[in-house]
Order: sequence, then C-alpha cells, then structure tokens
Amino acid sequence: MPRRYDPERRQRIIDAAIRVVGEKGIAGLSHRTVAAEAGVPLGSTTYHFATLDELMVAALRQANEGFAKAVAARAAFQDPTLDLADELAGLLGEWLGGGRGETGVPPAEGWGSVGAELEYELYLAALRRPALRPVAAEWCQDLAAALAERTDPVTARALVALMDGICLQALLTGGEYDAAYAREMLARLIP
Amino acid sequence: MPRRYDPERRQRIIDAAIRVVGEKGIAGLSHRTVAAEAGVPLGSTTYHFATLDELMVAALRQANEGFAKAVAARAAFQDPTLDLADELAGLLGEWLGGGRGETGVPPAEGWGSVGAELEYELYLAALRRPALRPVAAEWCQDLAAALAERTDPVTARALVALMDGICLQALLTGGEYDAAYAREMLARLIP
Amino acid sequence: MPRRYDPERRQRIIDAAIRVVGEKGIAGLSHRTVAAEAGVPLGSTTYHFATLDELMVAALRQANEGFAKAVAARAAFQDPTLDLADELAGLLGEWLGGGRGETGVPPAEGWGSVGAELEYELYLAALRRPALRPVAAEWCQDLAAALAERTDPVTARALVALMDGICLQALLTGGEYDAAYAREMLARLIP
Amino acid sequence: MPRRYDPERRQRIIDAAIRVVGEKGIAGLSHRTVAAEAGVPLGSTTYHFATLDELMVAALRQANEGFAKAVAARAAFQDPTLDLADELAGLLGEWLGGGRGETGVPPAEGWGSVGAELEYELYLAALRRPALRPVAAEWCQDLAAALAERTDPVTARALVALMDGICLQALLTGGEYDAAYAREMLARLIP
DNA sequence: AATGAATGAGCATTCATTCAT
DNA sequence: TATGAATGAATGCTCATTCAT
Repeated sequence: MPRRYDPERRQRIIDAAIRVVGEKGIAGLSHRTVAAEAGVPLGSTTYHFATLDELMVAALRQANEGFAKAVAARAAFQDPTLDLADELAGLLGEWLGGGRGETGVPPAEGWGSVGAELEYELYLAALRRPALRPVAAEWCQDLAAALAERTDPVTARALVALMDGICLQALLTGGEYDAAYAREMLARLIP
Repeated sequence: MPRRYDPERRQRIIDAAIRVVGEKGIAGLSHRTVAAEAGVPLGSTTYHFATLDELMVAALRQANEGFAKAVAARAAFQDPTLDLADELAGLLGEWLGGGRGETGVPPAEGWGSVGAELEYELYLAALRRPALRPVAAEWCQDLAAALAERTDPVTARALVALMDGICLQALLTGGEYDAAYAREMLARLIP
Repeated sequence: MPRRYDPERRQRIIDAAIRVVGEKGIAGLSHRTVAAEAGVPLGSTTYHFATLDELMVAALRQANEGFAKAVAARAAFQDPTLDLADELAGLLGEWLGGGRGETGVPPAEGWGSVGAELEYELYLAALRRPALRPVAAEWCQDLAAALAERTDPVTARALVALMDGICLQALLTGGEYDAAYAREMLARLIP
Repeated sequence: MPRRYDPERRQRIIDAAIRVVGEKGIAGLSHRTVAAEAGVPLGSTTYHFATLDELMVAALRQANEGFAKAVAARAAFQDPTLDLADELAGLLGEWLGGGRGETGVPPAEGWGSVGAELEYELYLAALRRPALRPVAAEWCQDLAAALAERTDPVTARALVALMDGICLQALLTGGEYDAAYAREMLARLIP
C-alpha cells in the first residue's frame, strides 16, 4: 500500500471520531473503530493522537464549537421581542429531535448530526475522565454565555441546568418531549 | 476447597458491584473486578448474574432503593411548615457532599456510601444501555412522587429536572455547590 | 475448536517459556511467543499467568531448580578428596558448553538445555525488574550453599562471584574458555 | 521552524541515550524516548543513527570512555606503594554508590553520572546483541590493561572477572556492598 | 541535510462468555 | 449447585523503519 501524503488526515480522524461517538457512544470509541470509520490505518490514529483522551478532547471540543455556533446563530438571542422561554423550549425540541436514531427524524439542520445524546456522552465521560472536564465545562459555559445576553448570568446558568435536566429525563424515559411543559418551567425561572 | 452453601453470596456480589462502580465507574465494572472485590470466584459472578447487564441492573436498583428510603425519610416531605426549596437545596448539598471523595468529608449517613456520582453514572449509562432505562426512570419517578406530596406533579417533575441539572453541572465543572443559588432557583419553580 | 480440558497446560506453558528464553532471550519472551511455542491459545497464557512477570518468575525459578539439582548432584561436593578448584573449572566448561547455540556442541546432560546464557538473561532482567530479583538471588545463594559444603560461606560467595565473572567474559569475548586459567584463579581464592 | 545547522545534535542525542538507558534500561531505549529526552525531532534520531544498534553502540562506547578515563586517573595505578586490592575495593564502592539511586548519595565525580547499572546493562545486553560485543569486550580489556600495570596480565584479567562478579551480585541481590569482603578476596587473587 | 508523516507489526492486558467437571 | 479453566476478540499503546517533502 502506498504511503500517501494526506495533510487532511488529522481532521478526517476527528470527524470520524465524532461520527463514531454519535453512533456508538463514547464507549464505542477506540483507535480501531475510528481508524475503520476514517479509512486510515490504525497507526495513523495513534500517530496523530497519542492517547484516546487526546482524540476525545479534540473531537468533543470540535463538536462543542459546532453546537455553540448553531445556538448563537438563533435569532432569539438577538431579538429581544421573542419570548425566551418559548425559544428555548423550541431549541430543546430541535435538539432532541436530532437525537436517538430510532426516531427516523433526520437531524435538524446545523447540528452537524450532533444531538443531545452527544452532550450526555460527554457528561458521562467527563464524570470519570478529568481530561474531559474542561470540555464539559465549556459546553455549559458557552450556552450560558449565549443565554446571558437575554437575562442575567445566574438565571442563565439555571436555565442551562433545567434544560439539561429536562433533556436527560426525556432521553431516559423514551423521548416524549413535552414542549409546553418545558416552556412553562423555563418561564418560571426567568425573573 | 469446600463448596459452602452461601446464601449471602448473591447479595455480597451486588454490594461489591456498587463499590466497584463507585470507585472506578461503570467502565470499571466487570465480572472480574466484582469477583475480586467480593472475594468470590469469577465463576460465581457469572453464575448468579449471567450477563453484566443483569448485574448492573441489580446493583443499581439496590442503590436506588437506598436513596429513595433516605429521601423519603426526610422530614420536609411530611412537614408542610418547612420551606421546600430550602430542604431540596440542603438535600443536594448532602448528596454532593458524599460524592467525589476528595473533600475528605465522609458521606452522609443513610446514603449507603453511594454518592451523586454513582447515580449519574446510572443515568448517563442508561442513554446507551436499554436495560438500564427502566431503573433510571424509576429513579426520577420515585423522587418526583415524593416531591408531589408537597406540590403538584408537574412542578415536582421540573424540580427533579432542575436538581438533576444543578447536580450534573456541579459534578462536571468541579465547581463548588452553591446552596443559595440552588435554593433561589428551586423556589422560582414552585408556583 | 474444542475447548480441551488440559490439566498439564500450565506446566507446558512454563516449559515453553524456558525454551523461548533459551532461544531468543528474555527480550523475546512475550505472551505471544510463548503461546506459539506451547501450542496453546494466547488467552491461555494470560489466564495462567496474569502478567509476564509472573510467567518469567515461574519459568526462571524452575530453571533454577533444575540447575541447582544438577550442580548438587556432582560428586565433587560430596567427595572431599577431589580438588574443588578443578571441579569448579570443569563445571564452568560444561556450563559454557551448553551455551550459545553456534558452537554445535550439544548441551551437557542434566542441564535441561539451560546453559550459562540463561543465567545471564536472568541477571539482566533482574537488573530492572524487581520481581525477578529474588529469583536471581536464589540462583546465587543456591550455588553458594552447595559450595559452602567444601569451604567456608564467605569464600563460597567469592567463588560464585569469580565464576560469574569468568563466565561473563567468556560469553562476551566469544567463548574461548580457558579452563586452566579458571582453575588457577579459583584455587587462589580458596584459603 | 528554522532548520538550524546544529553540529552538536549528534552529541546531544548520544547524551540523551545514555540518560535514557540509565533511567529506564536498555529496554526503554527507543528512537522516540531518545528524541524526547534530547528535545529533537524523531526524524533527527533516525537520521543520525539509522538503527537503534548504531545508537546503542555510540552511546555505550562513550560511556566506556568516560569510565576508562576516570579509572586510569586513579593514583593507585601509578603508585606502587598503595595496596592494589584496597584501591580496587574502593573503586567498586564508588562505582556502586553511583548506582541504583535509592541511596540518595550523588554519583561520584567523574563518572559522568553513569553508574554500575548502566555498564551491566551493556555487558548483559551484549549476550544477545552481537553489535555490542566489541564494545563490551573493550570494556574488559581496557580495565584489565590498566590493572596490568600493577600485576601480571592474567591476574589482571581475573581481578576484572571477580570485580564483575561482586558487582553483579551486589546489584542483583540488593545487598549492601561489603568493601572488606571485596578487599580480602581481591587480595587473595594477587600472587 | 533534515524531518513530519506514515504504517504494519507487535506488545501486555482485560474481557464476556462458555463449558467440563 | 457451583466453579476453574478456557478462549477469541478486543483494547490502548509503542515501535523501528520508511519516505515524501
């Protein structure tokens, strides 16, 4: 096999890692699965990312950035005439819609096929892997910072927490997301 | 070596599994680690729990029960003169205090040395392991049911969601738990 | 492939490990090479010896025992009329004769195809692997104890040291062992 | 990054290799570990030393030279009024003192921070690596030549052998170095 | 002259699970 | 009923070496 010069390879490995996490979860992420998904030799993944932690951080940080951009681009965060709770409830719906593959619903545009599950994979992994904690923290903070443009920072933090909790329960109980309920409770938090 | 009849063995295996998850996370749970922790032969763990999923469900259901009992026993849920938000914020503090261990503070009595991290491992692992979903769902429902004695069921559900979100963020960002903030936001949810 | 019940397997793995060390040195000892040599699956070697250190200790200790028996059986150690230095010089010759394969000389009877090189492999490995130190120490002590039946313990120790040094130099400089030189120098040590 | 002309680089790589062997043993010597220790790119090590054997030979020959110089500089080898056995026993003590490191005693001046362990790694590795044999042989011969200035060549060779054996046993058994014992036995060898 | 990238082979180890006893 | 033995697959990771630039 020819030794190809492939300057994009590092990026392709990251992209493959994101797809693998999306499909099989972080538990399914291994040098081998990523190499197969990216179509590169095994050694290539360990060359570019000496440890799995490194690869996970790179992949999840990139996913974070895509997510943050998509969120920030939503009109609601610029337009004060829109109802914030309403917008957030809608955001959650979109987010959850992009989630578990078995819904048959294609992921919403702009999420880069990254739904709510990826976030929770990140949370789960960060619980035991200190290397991922900063990435998890960024995830929260980026979203809170975006929300803080429409409310105070402390409330923004709580909104993120409630959104997290609602999401988690929706994912765990099978996905029946109740937008009206979410809207109502988010609204209560906003002073 | 005599093969003793050991009716406690099944229980000892479950207890060992809880300790293992608490110390090393779900990723560290294997027939081998549990057998070593319980001091029983490897074959014994596969005999009593044919698959790891079975063992995880048993272990985590038991952890749930211990938690539920401890929660239900709190006076606040029977005594309407106590401030609910205050009590819940206190509950979170206790729970998180039993957590990551580096605080040096021994876990609160009654948690069965099971802290918040263990429960979130459960929650989050359930995302990818259907076998755990019902156990995770029970967790939410039991707590919500307890809270519903002091408020309406829908609010109770949201309180659980917010508590989940606050907990998760505290665990992941390594930040201090801010009881006053939790109290304030929980109070906003209560109509 | 049928799962055979093979109660001798552990021993066969040890024997294979000794052959591997003899042929390729300790650097060539791996779970894989041993499994191939023993004709057992890879997993079998790790089942019986969880770590390579364990396997190395078992293999080298067994080699030690074979060596010690062979040495102790030599008449010289019981018969005070024989010249000790002479006997030891002869022992070294035999020992070195069993050594490096390229001599074409078949290993002396009784060494179990274990020559001087194996001893030095052991020394080399023990230098960096604490787990092997006790085995290396036993090697020295067993020989010294045998010699101590014909002289005092301190002299015995020095005889072993000189034998070691002579051996080492013979192996390193290509094997021209000079028995007369060895005899003379060993004799000088005996008071 | 500018590609500086760096005439010292080859030397820096050799120095790094010596440090690596000293710290992790020959088994820990790889192009990668050396590159990291020397602070040079991986490709640089393979450029200057096409194979690991080349690097090992260069590194260990340099270690030899440092040792030989230090030994030759000792007064004892020129001053016939000093007791040779006594001096050699002292030399061994110094050498071993620079060794395993857990003594807390800093290596004696003049050894180039190369202790006895490094040299024995060389000796013993040469058993299986023909490329190292000449270097190991030089070691013996240089020391024997220095000793031959105070005694006959054959005795000198035996003194080196005994010193080797004593050293080896001290390193392997972890026992204390007994200078009086060494002195006595070395003295017995001197006619 | 110098080096970052690449890669296939190999490593020790862990594992869930099966099965003979 | 229990369990020690067995095993194939997989894991993260290191490596010497080659090669295009």
